[in-house]
Amino acid sequence: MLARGQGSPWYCPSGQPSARSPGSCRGICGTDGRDVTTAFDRVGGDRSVVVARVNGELRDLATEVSDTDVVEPVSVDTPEGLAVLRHSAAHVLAQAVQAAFPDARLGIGPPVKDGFYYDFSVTEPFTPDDLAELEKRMVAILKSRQRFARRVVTEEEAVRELAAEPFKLRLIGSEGGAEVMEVGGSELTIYDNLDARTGERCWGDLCRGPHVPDTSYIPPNAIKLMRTAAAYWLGDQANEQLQRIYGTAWPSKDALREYLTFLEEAEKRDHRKLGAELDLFSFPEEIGSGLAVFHPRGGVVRRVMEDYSRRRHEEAGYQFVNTPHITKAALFEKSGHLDWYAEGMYPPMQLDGEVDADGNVRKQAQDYYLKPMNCPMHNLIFDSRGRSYRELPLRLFEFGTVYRYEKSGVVQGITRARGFTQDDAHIYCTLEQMPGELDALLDFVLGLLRDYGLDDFYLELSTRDPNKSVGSDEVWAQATEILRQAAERQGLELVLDEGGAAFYGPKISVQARDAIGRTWQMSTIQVDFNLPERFSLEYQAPDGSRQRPVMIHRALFGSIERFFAILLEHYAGAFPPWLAPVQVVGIPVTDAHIDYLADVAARLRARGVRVEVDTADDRMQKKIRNAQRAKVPYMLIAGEEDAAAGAVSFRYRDGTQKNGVPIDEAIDEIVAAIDARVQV
RNA sequence: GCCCCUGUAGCUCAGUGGUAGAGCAACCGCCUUGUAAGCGGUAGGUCGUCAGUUCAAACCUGACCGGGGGCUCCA
Repeated sequence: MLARGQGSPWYCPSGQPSARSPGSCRGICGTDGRDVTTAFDRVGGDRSVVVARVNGELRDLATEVSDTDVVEPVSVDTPEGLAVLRHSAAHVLAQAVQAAFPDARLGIGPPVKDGFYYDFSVTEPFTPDDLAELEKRMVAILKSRQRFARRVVTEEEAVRELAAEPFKLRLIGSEGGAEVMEVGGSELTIYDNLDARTGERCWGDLCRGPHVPDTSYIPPNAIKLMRTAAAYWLGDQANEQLQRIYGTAWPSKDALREYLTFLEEAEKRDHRKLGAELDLFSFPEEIGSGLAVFHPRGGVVRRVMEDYSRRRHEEAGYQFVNTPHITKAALFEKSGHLDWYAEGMYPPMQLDGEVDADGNVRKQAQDYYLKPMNCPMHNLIFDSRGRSYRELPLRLFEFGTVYRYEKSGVVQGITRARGFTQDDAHIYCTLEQMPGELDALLDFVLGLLRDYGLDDFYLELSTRDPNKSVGSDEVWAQATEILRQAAERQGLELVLDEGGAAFYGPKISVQARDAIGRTWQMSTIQVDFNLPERFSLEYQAPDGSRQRPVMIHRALFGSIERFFAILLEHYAGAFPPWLAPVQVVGIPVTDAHIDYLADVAARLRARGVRVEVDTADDRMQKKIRNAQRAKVPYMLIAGEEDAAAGAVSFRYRDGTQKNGVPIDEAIDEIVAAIDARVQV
């Protein structure tokens, strides 16, 4: 620590005299002789402390504090501290960009999940080569230990200083600016990057901070520029498109490496890659973007998923319905979809129109639409005859294939497709029945997801977006409250998603964490008072009066295809036996043992097991390799020894083996694992 | 829809102006083998499509189609 007598308005890190002797601060630390205390004096010193919380607010460590201020250290190991590190890294990136491309104008540069980005206005988009170059420049800046120095400026000063930065100017005093990192609070601040030795100003940026004390707090081997992308200024499509650079920054080289390893693992699990490798599905260009075909092996998985779901739904009192894929426009006018969602629908087909020889319309054409949702059709089923209160709750279920015109830029594998199948149900019940129905529904949904192997959940409650919704405030408030209570009764973590609801009602969604910790939105449960109104749905109450039911929309998988993809990635292609397309492969040691294994396979097949015997003209080792790569749960190997003993030898996916298992025992083991739906 | 990147055999990729290559897979042989690739051979591509530049285009230009990364959107 610098001696007080030298009166630093800044601090100098202690314990590193070789890196920065007190003498090196002379000339930049000021010599006004004031005796001040900084947050660093109170809580700094440990290099992992990057900023301080002063009276509850995050501040630079250089912030002057008084004895009465509450000052707490904020470590880079906390989410806030890490965000500061990344925010500072974004500044370093911007400095590097402006050094390499003097014409680049600054957008905004906040920390984000797993890293940071900075937006720039440049004449030429960045290239991958640019990223390598910029990364080198960043490392040089980091090694030069530039100080981040906060400076309060007046609006006039800021405008003068930032005359060359049109986007920063727009932030000053603008309403939108209050929400970004650059400005905030009651004063405008600029962060200057000062040369460690000379104190010379190397760069600066309008920013509310806080920042790490100096660039040496960011390990040069723990940053990486990841990719470039385009982004609209302030996220608005009406604004200029800027060039964004995404980077990542971590407290240590090891943390960066761990993150990169995670990304590699995620890439290995990518369902698009595994789908092709395991021959599960494909997207023939001839069919069109976002429209998948399922191959036999993918078809098996899908059928098993559906069969189990169907059985569970039957047990839970659902009734199965079927509806067409296409309908006249009037239905979606009635439901409100054409008012709120026409953009997401395939354009209409015009049918049944007639024109006479003179070109006059004799018969007006009808618009037909592919259905983006099943609910209007289910409403028609409800309304097909008079309904009694005795029928409620009425639960209609369908594997309903829907088509949505997803914009070309968002289609992604089978997780975001243009045609997909919802495991969609609509429950019609009375208001009184609703809380109980929701409890049962959440239990049902969570239990079923656990059966498929997901068991780490939290719930999200999405509330009304006033600009995109139908119905009265009271109805929304009531529905939201009922959902909230049901969610809370589950005792799971509950997150609020303000304004995230569908246009017709609030929703609870179940978020599941997969094997490598990623979260996926799974089931959604939506309460709807509006569609029953629009469709004038009624049932007859015990007193003979006609009452309006409420409606619960729920999809458990959301989309079968998407759920398929999630399971595929969750299991990295190694499905548990009950879901595996091929559950057992028989591998003969020589061709002489094919018949023996064929008998074993026949017995397995009789027990409902999906089994193949590899009769190809390959050596046994090659067959093992093939089965291993196909991620088949069980390999049954048989040669002379096994055949003589009436046994088979197991090889499991983890490479372990169990030899000389009597056939009956082997069959029982396999069947038991399948029936128990366990992973092996 | 917008920006950038990208498209060569079923798959993974090489080939940057002079009439297309490898490995794996497939097919045909040989080999008869005890826990992740035995050996040899054959076949397979109008280089995404359509225009343009050029004596000559997988390669340069444009449009379109598909894929990827983002933005936006996601009832």
